[in-house]
Amino acid sequence: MPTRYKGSPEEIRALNCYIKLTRASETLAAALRAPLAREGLTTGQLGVLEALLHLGPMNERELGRKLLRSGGNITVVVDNLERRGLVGRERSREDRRCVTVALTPEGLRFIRGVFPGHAARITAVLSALSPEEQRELGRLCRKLGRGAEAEDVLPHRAMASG
Amino acid sequence: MPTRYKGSPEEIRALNCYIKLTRASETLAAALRAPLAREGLTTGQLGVLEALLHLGPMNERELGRKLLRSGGNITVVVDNLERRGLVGRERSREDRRCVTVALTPEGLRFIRGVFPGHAARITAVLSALSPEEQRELGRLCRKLGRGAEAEDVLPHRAMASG
DNA sequence: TTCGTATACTTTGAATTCATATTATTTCAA
DNA sequence: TTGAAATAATATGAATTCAAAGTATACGAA
Repeated sequence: MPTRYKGSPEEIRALNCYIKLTRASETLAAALRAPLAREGLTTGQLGVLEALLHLGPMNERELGRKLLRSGGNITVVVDNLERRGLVGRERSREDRRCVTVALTPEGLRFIRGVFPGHAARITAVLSALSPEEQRELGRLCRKLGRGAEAEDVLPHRAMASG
Repeated sequence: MPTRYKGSPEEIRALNCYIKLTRASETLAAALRAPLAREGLTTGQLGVLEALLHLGPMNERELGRKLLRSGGNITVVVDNLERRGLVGRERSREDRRCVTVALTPEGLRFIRGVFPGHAARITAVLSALSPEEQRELGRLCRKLGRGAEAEDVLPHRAMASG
């Protein structure tokens, strides 16, 4: 389903690539959402638990940077995980503005039980691509992502040329 | 920032590819969100307006399928666009369950003014990749997306192997 | 014809998400 | 030492998003 926009060949190419990237990412996210919901987890909650499992305790600012989410969002997601007793907050003693978030023993047991299935589902979906294709897809995404980060200024330039 | 999960090489490869895909898509989405917000549009609203512009009037079910969104979500987004006078609803006469959504003259003028800038920003970000790389990225994403769609059943298999 | 099922949309309730404002704390310069 | 600016977290308000339940309409089989 290519774009019907009447633009230059360069624009058509970019729009088609953008659409496919977005749709692949959203389709994959949707396929992972349902099984997680059965465990009572949202995608954002899983992200927080996984970060704490694999990287150790950290404060909300660090969580936001790792997960590409706003600080306000992290506060809410951590609130909901704390309400379930899966994570705990502790005010840092060196810098009393910071709050360290860590898995509780219960949260550790829980995420250890859940993550392998999640990883297996990702692996199963990704197996539609050969190992070589997976590496190439990763390389192109990383290159593209770095470009997009760098171009916070970009809107202005783009508007100027439009 | 590769995953720290201790799994098989196959799992590590899949997880790293998945992370890069997701981050690229989210970084790109974030880069496009801010300029749209300045026009008073959310990403979902732009999606509806663009679909109506390039594909013509259609009902909510069709919009949901094109945009990969739930019916309930389409209802809300169309509500908000209707409140601004950018789209109109009309009950279909052949099948009175359906509601056809169409751009108003005002909505047509508006999206025609906004879309070129949006397309230009996408093109600018995508220019981090060569034309050949863009085509390859598109191919890999389409292949992956098709696989993910097909595997609605997948969670069960993945769980069984976990 | 009529009843059960399927479909299109809407509503509801909960969680996410962001931007912005506020509060508490730290840091740094005068 | 004191006060201004920066930073971390939280609170607030609006929109998105989904799943599930509810309503109206269409369609097909008995």
